[in-house]
Amino acid sequence: MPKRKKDVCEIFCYNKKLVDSLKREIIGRGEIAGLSSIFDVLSDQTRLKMIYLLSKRELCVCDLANVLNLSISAVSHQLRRLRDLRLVKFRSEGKMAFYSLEDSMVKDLFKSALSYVQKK
Amino acid sequence: MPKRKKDVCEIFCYNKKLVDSLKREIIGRGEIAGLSSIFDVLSDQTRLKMIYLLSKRELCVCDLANVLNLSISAVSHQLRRLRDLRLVKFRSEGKMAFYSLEDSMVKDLFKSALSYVQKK
DNA sequence: ACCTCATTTGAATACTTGCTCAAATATAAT
DNA sequence: ATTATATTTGAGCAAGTATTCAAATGAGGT
Repeated sequence: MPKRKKDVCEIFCYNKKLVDSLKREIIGRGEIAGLSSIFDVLSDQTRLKMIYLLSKRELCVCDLANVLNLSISAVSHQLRRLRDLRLVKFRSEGKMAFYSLEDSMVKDLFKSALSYVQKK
Repeated sequence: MPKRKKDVCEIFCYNKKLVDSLKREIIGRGEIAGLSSIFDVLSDQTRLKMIYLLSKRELCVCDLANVLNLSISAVSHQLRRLRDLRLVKFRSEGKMAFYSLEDSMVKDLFKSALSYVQKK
């Protein structure tokens, strides 16, 4: 709970009716948490690159690490985050694990954001 | 620069040809930085709420703070981040500053992500 | 059984970030 | 000018996070 003392303008700009109705509206939007977690997982360059690569072809952990110039461990940690959000799936073949995108929706999000960035 | 010693599987899973071509491909994608910064700014619940609210109506800093139950200062700091990425614009009227969305593309991104979240 | 190798996992560290507090601007009213 | 108010800004703190290191797991090969 943040405390606001005289930090708040209670007389002039505080539009109580509007503020109250907006408060109710915002509280109703439980999706905000879901939204932020999906954007959050996409906010890291390493994970973005992984998603980009995996959207094209299946790759093993080691090759991913080599392409990204990261340690195997770092890649594995990030893959776990992507797995937790069901963005990637994997199949194991012998000792190795091959990862690929779980579904194409992330790819679409990636694409719309890309066109947004390119227009700027 | 990360150092990889024997962490790397150089004999079996390292597919040099593929890795090299993917490396070139990834380096070519300078957009990754832009993508991550747009996703990053959207990865915070406070900023998401602000964007949602501002996409509907123009609001002053103080009312935003009241709706979000945050200090004026916190809101102002976040607004600056949104301004830096040109996601919001503002006009000042007297002592007050009224903010609104700069363009609708973010709104679209917001919407596609929302439908993604809701499908899960 | 043993050894090797690909991957995973937990702990520790260094870096990032959202908020608060205090001070600074800016604009309007007296 | 002085005062009051709406917003901005910079510094500092606390919480979160990406990476590394070391150890654990798991699956084959000998």
